[in-house]
Amino acid sequence: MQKLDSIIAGLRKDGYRITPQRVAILDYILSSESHPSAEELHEFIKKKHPMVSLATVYKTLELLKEKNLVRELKFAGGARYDANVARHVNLVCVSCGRIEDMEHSLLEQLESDVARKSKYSVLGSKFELYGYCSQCQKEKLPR
Amino acid sequence: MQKLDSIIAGLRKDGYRITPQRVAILDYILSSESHPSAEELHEFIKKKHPMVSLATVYKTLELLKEKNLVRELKFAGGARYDANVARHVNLVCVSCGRIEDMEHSLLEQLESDVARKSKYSVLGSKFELYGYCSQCQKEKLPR
DNA sequence: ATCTATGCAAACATTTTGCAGGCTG
DNA sequence: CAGCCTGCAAAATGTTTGCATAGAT
Repeated sequence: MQKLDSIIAGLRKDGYRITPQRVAILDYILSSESHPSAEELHEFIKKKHPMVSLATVYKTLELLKEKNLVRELKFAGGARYDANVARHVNLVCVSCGRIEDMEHSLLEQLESDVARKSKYSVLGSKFELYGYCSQCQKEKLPR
Repeated sequence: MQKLDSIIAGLRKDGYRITPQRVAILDYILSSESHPSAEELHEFIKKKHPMVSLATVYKTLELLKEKNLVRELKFAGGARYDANVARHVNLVCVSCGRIEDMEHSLLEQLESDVARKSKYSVLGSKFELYGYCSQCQKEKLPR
């Protein structure tokens, strides 16, 4: 995967060491659509790399956050990680827990307009929408 | 304060008991602009009501969340509570930590448009914008 | 008088940290 | 082969829970 390769090249150029653990974590989070938690990441990665510790997962995620390669989303029950760092809406299903991404042109407009009015120098933004996904709506009454 | 009174009346009507602890917590959070954490709430309330425990603060906040009287915002370092449950932008200063509210008409438009496109049945949304507030920008280079 | 809400302390879940040794560059 | 990175275990943090009792209705 080329995105993985270019990220690895970038980290190496910055002097970071490329360990199998880091590659495995990066590989999984980049290919995942599911916004995994640290625990889920760890469980999945252990299948192929049994020696990866949860502490290393956290340390790697910390690095990736700093490098702006992943974004941390805080929820009840812990953080989830999103490798999509472009501006987008997070659609959170409160029934099944899935999180979908969606792009929307109004987002940029809203962000720049709020930045101008508030006089904030803006680093980033987050828009989350909570509700029932179409599938959970069908599967009888959500609760 | 009339808002406090009407909330208290509502809780009483629902069969909840109106204790001094609950009144103190409600009173503070309603009048606060600062989106306090549970710990900050507790510290402040102890000044006038030394016998209020942190556990009660949490239990009361839980009740108020369920009743949709406050909104919980998850951040690094813990949750913060916002008594403004109307649709608004949260402006988060990453330097001084303050959180300001701002209304914006695009927010409703964006929410309904995303709801339509995604086929989610929407319960609510959250828009947070991170950056340096105008004051922190002035106080020399932010870091 | 009833039964909910409180305070305390212990339990819990998640994330962070310190350190000795291993592996990358 | 120098020093960053890892795994382990312990610690730290933030939040929740169980229980006996105080207190609201």
